[in-house]
Parts: sequence; C-alpha cells; structure tokens
Amino acid sequence: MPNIPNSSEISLTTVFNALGDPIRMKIAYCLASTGEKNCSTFEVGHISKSTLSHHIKVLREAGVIQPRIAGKQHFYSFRKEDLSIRFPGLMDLILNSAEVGIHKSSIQVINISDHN
Amino acid sequence: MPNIPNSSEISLTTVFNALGDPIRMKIAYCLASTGEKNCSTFEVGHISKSTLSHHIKVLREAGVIQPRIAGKQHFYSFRKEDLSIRFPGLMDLILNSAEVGIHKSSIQVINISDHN
DNA sequence: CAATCAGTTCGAAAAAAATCGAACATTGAA
DNA sequence: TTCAATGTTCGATTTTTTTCGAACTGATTG
Repeated sequence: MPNIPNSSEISLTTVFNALGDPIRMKIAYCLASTGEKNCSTFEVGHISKSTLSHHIKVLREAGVIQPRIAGKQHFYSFRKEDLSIRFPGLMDLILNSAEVGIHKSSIQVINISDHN
Repeated sequence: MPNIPNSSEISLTTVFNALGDPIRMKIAYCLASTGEKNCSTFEVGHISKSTLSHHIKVLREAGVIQPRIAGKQHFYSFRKEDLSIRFPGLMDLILNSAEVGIHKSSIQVINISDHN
C-alpha cells in the first residue's frame, strides 16, 4: 500500500485532478505550508475517517504527498523536492492561493430574507 | 450563456478541477500554446459535439478560457492575462507539461503476448 | 423564406467519485 | 494477552460527472 509514484511518473493532469477537490486542496495546502503532519490534525470539516483515508490515498497516488509511518501513526508531507523539480511553480501556486476552502461547490448564498 | 467569472472570482481549486481531466487539459494546452482557435479544430479524440460543448463549458466557467463569438463560429482563447495575474506560473506549468494526453486513466498496457 | 451550418441545451443513461459504517489490520499500552 | 488507538479496506449507497443523441437557437446562404 505504500503505492506512490516516483518523480518521473507524476502526471500534471492527475495532480490537478487530485487538487481539484476542496478537501484535498486543504490537506495539500496544510502540508505544503507547515511541513509534516499527522493526518488526525488535518483541519478538514466533519468527514468520517474512511473518507479522509480515501482523500489521502488520492493525493498519495497522484504523487502530491508522501507517507512516513511511525508506529501506529501515519505522518504525511508534501512532496516538495519531487514536485518542485517536475512542476516548478506548483507549490507556490498552492501556497499563494489563500483561497483554500473556497470552491464553487462550497460557496453558499445565504438569503436573510428567505424565511420559509 | 457568456457566463464567465471575472478575474478575482477565479478559484484555483476550480481551475485545477477543470484541468484535471485529460480532454480539458488538451484543450487548455492547445489554446495556451497556439492562441485563439475555433473549437472545431481542437485535437481531442472522437467525442460528440455535445460532449465537447460540455468540456468547453467547464473550462469557461472555471475561468480558464474565454469565448469570442463571430457569426456562427465560436473562437476560444486561454485567459492568459487574467490567469497570469491571479495565478502566476500556472500557464507555464501547463505549457511545460508536454505530457498532455498522458493521464493515469489514459495509459494502456499493451501486452503483445496476450492474443485471446 | 427555407435550408444549412455551428454550436448549445435537454434528458437520459452509464461511469466514476464521494461518503459512510463496519470489519479488519497493526502498533503500543495495561 | 487483552485492550485501546490509529488508521486502512470493504461493501453499499448517494452524488456527481461524463457521455450521447435529439431537439433547439442563431447566423449565414441559396
């Protein structure tokens, strides 16, 4: 299950596909900005652990993040070295988009006068 | 129908979501590298015109491409100015990934000895 | 005006992705 | 060894996306 692609196998389309989801973008941003973290500390909303596990898998298989297993804890980190060689600018793009969490599907229009 | 977001409304996650599809990545690469084009000239595989229209819509609504309607023809272009201000480096990322068309889901393993 | 061309929209079907709870590992601790 | 903690995997369900053909729209052409 440590099924992670090597640097040369990482595809931009697949990386974009992985990052094109608000939860996964949050995780990637979190790891890119603060370094290695245990996945229980990811600040995603209320999702089940199996769902989180799934999103982590998508990021891992796309080549965005890297696991390090220490005992019963799994630490993840952004694949900074590999990605900055293969796709220079990608990490900055993620870091500079402070819009993390803002995605078309997560925008809600609250209409105050709408009281049905 | 000219439902295109203005520059400040373009979300990186939504852009990544749009580009995280091999057909749409092809279209974006095509436009980013060669400028304005009529959509009938996109070199995507055999897809119906309604499917192509759908993919164009996703790219347009994400803010990746821009339409210009001239008579009965629709010309599209990559939103170079807006995107390079909002997400510097994104266009180069797309241009430098000559892997266009290579995506996990489009890789086929041909086994020569498999003659059933 | 009728026909054609270029493309969008609609409706339905198929495929893919997201989500969850339950069951399953594996590690570390009592 | 038994239990709890930290995940992953499985199976099912729901939701979203992709895809197509048919019908539609708007502009040009005969």
